[in-house]
Amino acid sequence: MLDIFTQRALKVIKAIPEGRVLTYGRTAGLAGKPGGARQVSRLLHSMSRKHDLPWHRVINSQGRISLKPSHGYELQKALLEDEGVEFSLSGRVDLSVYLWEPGPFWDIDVIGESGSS
DNA sequence: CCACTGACTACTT
DNA sequence: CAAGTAGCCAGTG
Repeated sequence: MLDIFTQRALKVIKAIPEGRVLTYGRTAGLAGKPGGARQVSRLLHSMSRKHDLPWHRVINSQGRISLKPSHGYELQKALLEDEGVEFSLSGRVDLSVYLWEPGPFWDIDVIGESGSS
């Protein structure tokens, strides 16, 4: 049984469309925990593999990739560019263009747990 | 329980 | 825009 925060975060991350990105903080907020950006990063670390998450679509509030060069940075950048996301010369993404925001009809419905006993 | 660490953020220089 | 500082939350030893 996962925490509500985790479930919602996973759902939000999975819902990010191609060619769009979300910041850690925004994701945490949508999941119900403003300021829980670090927890989101932790989730990507531990759940991305298992839950097949589009972890590369999550970047920091500066529109930058938080990973260190030759340590994931290159991969994430490549994956995003492959989806049509453009990077500035300073290696940043224009959040005013690529930041994804769930519409007002986006319902953070975590009912997926109804089958637990 | 305390101390340390981290794929974070916001503010100030 | 880069660098330093403080606040933040949760996992780990």
